[in-house]
Amino acid sequence: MSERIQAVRGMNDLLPEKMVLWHRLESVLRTVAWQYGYQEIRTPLLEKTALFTQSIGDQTDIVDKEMYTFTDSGEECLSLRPEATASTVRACIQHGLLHNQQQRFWYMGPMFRRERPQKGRYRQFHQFGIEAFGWPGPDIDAEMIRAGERIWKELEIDGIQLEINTLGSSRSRLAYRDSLRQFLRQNLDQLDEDNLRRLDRNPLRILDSKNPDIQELVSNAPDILDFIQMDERKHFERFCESLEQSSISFRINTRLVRGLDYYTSTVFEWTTKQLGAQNTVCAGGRYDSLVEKRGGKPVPAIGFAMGMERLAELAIAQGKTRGQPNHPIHVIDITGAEVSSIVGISEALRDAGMTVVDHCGGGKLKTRLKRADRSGAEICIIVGETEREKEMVQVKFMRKSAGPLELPSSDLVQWCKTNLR
RNA sequence: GUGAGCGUAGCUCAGUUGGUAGAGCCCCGGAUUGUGAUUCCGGUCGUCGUGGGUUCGAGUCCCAUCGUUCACCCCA
Repeated sequence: MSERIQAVRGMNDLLPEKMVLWHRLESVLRTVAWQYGYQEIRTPLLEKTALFTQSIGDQTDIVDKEMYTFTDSGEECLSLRPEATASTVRACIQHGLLHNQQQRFWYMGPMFRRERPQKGRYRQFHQFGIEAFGWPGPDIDAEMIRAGERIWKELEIDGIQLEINTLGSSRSRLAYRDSLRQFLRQNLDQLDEDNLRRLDRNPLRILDSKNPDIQELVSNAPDILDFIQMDERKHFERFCESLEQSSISFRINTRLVRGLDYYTSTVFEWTTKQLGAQNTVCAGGRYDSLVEKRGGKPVPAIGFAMGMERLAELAIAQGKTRGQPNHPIHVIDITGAEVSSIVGISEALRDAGMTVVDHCGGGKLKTRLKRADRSGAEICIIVGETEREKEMVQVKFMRKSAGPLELPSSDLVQWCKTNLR
């Protein structure tokens, strides 16, 4: 036997059983986005590599080590998108969508990062995200949070904690970074290998290290709030007030940072204790200078992204997996004809909006009823020789104890319309 | 990239100090010629991940390799 080809490591098949839950997730996300007036945007999965190196930061692991990058036959360096904000910004600038106007967008789709797979982390994964362009004030920041909270509520998922912080403008963040780096250099001997590497690449990341010794060290580090301008501080305070007005509970965590370079000012993160090490369900923040950096006019912006696999796992962990129940009608022809003469009935039922499963291929009645039962059928329409001669059909109830019903074929559609939900 | 755990039927898993490869679910047939969730009887399904080694003999012990899971790291 030849070698079987398996799926690429970290890239999962979503089988029908799971799709029930996924459709519900997608439907809730779409609806909430729509309720807040966000419009869908779909960008290509493939972009020029430079878009990501320049937006996300070429010193981040995502860009440096985890991107699927290749040169196509036209000698162009391309990458599968590791996230969608860079693409969204690119599309906005390319199509002039931000010219003198404010925009709200949402997206949903697959992203790619070549990491070692583990719980809640896959090489192809899916994100839903929203992005708002052109609003400088804290009100849109709070809107993001309320949209997130609404999503948890609609999905009936609980146990999610919200943490917020502010990084200030890119200028004050840089000043803070230098100060933090200086502090850490004075304590070089206390840094482990991982954090020595971060010291050069992304020192802010050391703040949320999991290593308890580092946490201890970092508790004496300079505080980011001391480096933040008065107006930025006010922005953050207004943001907090708005959350309080909406009775949203949150925790200010001055150690909360982001892994991507473009974040500024307000940042936030929803986490859970139910997902193992990958505990972030949704995270985001402001990226007020990204649009300008990408060649557009300066436009303030904010967004978040949530990991849909993580959402799905959370829903499963909390037993919230129900989807739309589907009780199809099964049509069973036992006349022995190779091509059933009653497919017209099936089509007429579908015209009336019903789900109808034709039992192709024949087989024993017993087996076919069993199959219908397993698939959740509400009724079976059975036609054999006796029924066909009388132009009748038999309606057999699969979900209640009532005996079978004989109906003229011509009355069936009307009967189904009035008797089936 | 680093570390640890696990790979036995389509699925979930047993398999004792090394001695003939097992169960449940699923599927198929029958009890019941055309009536399904329960019964009862019978049946199919395996290069024990792969390749070496030790041994009279390996699912079991050793080595390598691949896959997978979790954690580090990274991050949604």
